[in-house]
Amino acid sequence: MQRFITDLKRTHSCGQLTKADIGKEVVLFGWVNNRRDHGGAVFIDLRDREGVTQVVFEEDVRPDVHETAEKLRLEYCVGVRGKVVSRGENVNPKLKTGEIEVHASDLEIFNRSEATPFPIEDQVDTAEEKRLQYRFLDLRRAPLQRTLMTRARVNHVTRNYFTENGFLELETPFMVKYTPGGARNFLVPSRLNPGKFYALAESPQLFKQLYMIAGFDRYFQIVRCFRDEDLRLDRQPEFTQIDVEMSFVEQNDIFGVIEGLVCRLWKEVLGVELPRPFPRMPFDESMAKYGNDKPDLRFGMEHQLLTDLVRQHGGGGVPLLQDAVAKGGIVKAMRVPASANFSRTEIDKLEEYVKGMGAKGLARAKVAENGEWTQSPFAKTVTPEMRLPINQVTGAQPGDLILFQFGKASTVHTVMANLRVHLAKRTGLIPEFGSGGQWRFLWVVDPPLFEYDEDSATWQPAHHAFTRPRDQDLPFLETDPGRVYCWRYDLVLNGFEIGGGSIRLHDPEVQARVFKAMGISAEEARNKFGFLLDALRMGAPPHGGIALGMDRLVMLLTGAESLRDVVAWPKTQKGTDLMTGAPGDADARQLRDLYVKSTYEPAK
RNA sequence: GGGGUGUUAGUUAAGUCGGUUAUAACGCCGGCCUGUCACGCCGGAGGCCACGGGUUCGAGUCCCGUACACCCCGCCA
Repeated sequence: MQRFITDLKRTHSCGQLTKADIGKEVVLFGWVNNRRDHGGAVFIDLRDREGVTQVVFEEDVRPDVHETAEKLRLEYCVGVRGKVVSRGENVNPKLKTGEIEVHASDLEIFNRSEATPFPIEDQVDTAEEKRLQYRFLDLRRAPLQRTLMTRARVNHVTRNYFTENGFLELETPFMVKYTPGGARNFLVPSRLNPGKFYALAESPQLFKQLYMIAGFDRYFQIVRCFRDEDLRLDRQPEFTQIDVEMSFVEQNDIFGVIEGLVCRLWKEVLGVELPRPFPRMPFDESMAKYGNDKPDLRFGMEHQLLTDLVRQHGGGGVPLLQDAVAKGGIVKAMRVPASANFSRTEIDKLEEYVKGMGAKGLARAKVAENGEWTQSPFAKTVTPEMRLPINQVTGAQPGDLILFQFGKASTVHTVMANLRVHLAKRTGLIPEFGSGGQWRFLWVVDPPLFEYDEDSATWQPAHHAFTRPRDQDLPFLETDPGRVYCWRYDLVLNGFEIGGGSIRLHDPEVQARVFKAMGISAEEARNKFGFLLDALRMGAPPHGGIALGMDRLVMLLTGAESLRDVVAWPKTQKGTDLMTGAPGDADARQLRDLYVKSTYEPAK
């Protein structure tokens, strides 16, 4: 007797057979996706990663096989041999294989299955907590199978693309020396070096620059990075980056290479031709219009900066605005068209929403037929001289609503940025995944090298110390740091930052000035980055690079709503793995070997 | 660290003003059925209402706390 796997090898996948295969003897392996037992005949939907094929077991043809088939239950893992037969009148148009079925002559149950904790179906509304606990079952579902196959495709295309373009795939260490600043690191105690710790690399940044200095010219890596920061919908503590560095390049060269990759990915994964080049927008413009550096350009609802206008009118009769401007804050407004038709209750809800982000409130004004403001805390006192220009710059028409934020710049920007997206979702301005015109790529360029920290009233580096300032801004490095812009760039898609990079500082002289401006002493610089500073003094080529967030790319390519849906084994918001229980306890012996002592005391 | 939402059979949900034995669908178990594909029909099992306090004659329901999950702010050069 012939046995499955040893003698009977798989001939086809469950998504493969068509009417061209009618008459063939086939062997399929897979899982019981569904069963319909009609007594004399049992119908099974057999599933593997490629699809589903209907298998029929008939009592009067093979009573012994039929008897086994009666025992089949959902998610049993089986092998089937049989003949491909036309379904005749009974075609199932919903199935790729719906024109045929397999009439089984042999069946082996490799493994039975207990009742699964949730159904293995395409559309499942099981709590995510449960899905993550049984992730191996969640991953059996077709949508996640498709997503991970897309992810594999992205890996494959990326490797081909860079290899074809003269890039070398080179590795970098995960266990590195901790350098302060930037993201919080995960620490790994060193058993061989008591009291010392490795850090898990938050990015290969310094090593890829050293590859350039070593003369490797063009580097790429699809690499895991680790950051011990709080999680979000689009942030996991370990994530994958498409990391790139190139020698003898300027910003445009990097953009060309990356646009080439992105276009290839969209073409090969979605069959979409993206227009090139991608548009660019200065950082300052993005902050003014959208309140952040990752604007979603699929809809308008831009912000208007009213700070200067308010200042010109001495507050325009509104003490709150005057006060905000006088204290160095900013004033922003946004028009909500009358068609949004918000009720008083809904606007109150919006106010609660923005208060959750640190806003003091949500000042608003409804524009009347004559341009006057109603339903507004400003209505009584605002001067027409200021009101009219505000109506004009916001484009507010009678019936429209103007929403205001004022005060500390960072809060105003954050609140208005989130409000803009929130309102767009509420009013249906964001197109469904799969409809046309939804790929709005953008390069955000020319950010300042320093950002003003209102709390400490000092200029703080906005980026790492190896970003190259604009040559024409160098004179201001010591005198007016806020005027120094740099060769840094972010690639943005539909409101997500999917990549960021910079042209690096390769000139040791300028490097020294930047360190000084950043308040990093020569000793400190030597301590932290001595090896890189040495390297820069020994014939470092001009170079620059970028890193793309691979998980976010896949998330956007597949229309997934969360990064957790494109990561096979994701962590929860508290950084735990609900399936394995990580992170777990260490026993006393392990800790002693590592010279580590926990000070943690569980709450009573 | 802060704000918000949620937690009821295996799963997804309902549960009114605080009041008798907590419902339904799917799944599961048993039986019947040869053209189903969300198969159908008959029968059955299945509950610490997340956990801990409190209010009350009486709590799934009201209050407080805790845990967990999710969303956001801070954080993420």
